[in-house]
Amino acid sequence: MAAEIVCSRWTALVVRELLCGTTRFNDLRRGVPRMSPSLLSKRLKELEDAGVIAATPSGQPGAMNYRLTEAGEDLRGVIMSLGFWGQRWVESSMSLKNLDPSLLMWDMRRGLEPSPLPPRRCTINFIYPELSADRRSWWLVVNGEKVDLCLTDPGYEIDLYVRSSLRTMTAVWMGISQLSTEVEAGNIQLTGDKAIARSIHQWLALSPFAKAERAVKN
DNA sequence: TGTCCGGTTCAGAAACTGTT
DNA sequence: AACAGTTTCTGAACCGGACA
Repeated sequence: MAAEIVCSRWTALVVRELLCGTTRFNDLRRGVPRMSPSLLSKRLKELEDAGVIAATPSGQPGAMNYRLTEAGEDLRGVIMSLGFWGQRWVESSMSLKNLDPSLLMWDMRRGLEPSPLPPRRCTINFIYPELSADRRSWWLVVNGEKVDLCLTDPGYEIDLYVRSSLRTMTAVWMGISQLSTEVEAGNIQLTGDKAIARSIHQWLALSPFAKAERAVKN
């Protein structure tokens, strides 16, 4: 019965998003970009029926807040174990086959640590030169504790440009390669505010599973 | 008036299951 | 293995409300 609830397609990823603090339908969509909205809607209802999540009105008409119940929160160990298992045993070449800049940037936005950055608004422009124009440039705008992700130029002065291939950045995010190694090799180019560039190790969020030791090599 | 958000609906494709 | 029926999933279109 438990497997029926948790093991249907996409469900573990939806629960992971909720465990990471996502509460809104469209934010869940961004976190699981290949899942269709109709199926997400269906899965949320199933999880609600199963007592894993509770949906409450958000205040905005028609919109709901989705939160894990105690039973849902109790799945944290299961979902994290699954993530660490994947990091340890799923071949990285397989993981790096389906690169997705929106998923990568969305996760970086979520995990970004604002405290090492100056206490003013900071704008960091990530550029993946090999991608098509509509997916090439991404902006992270950090203002206090608030972090926004933009796919169109927000118009602010850029504090730091981060230029690399999507593959390199994804490999760093996954913990397959080291940030410092890629920067030293010139595969990740940092231009702009030197202090922000220096502290990138502190504010840039990697995958929660990046530290897991890999059992299979590329 | 146009755009965005938070969904829902629906037709068709793909995958799965059971039968022969 | 082949086929037919069923289930699941996708992607596009759509809706209503909020907001600039």
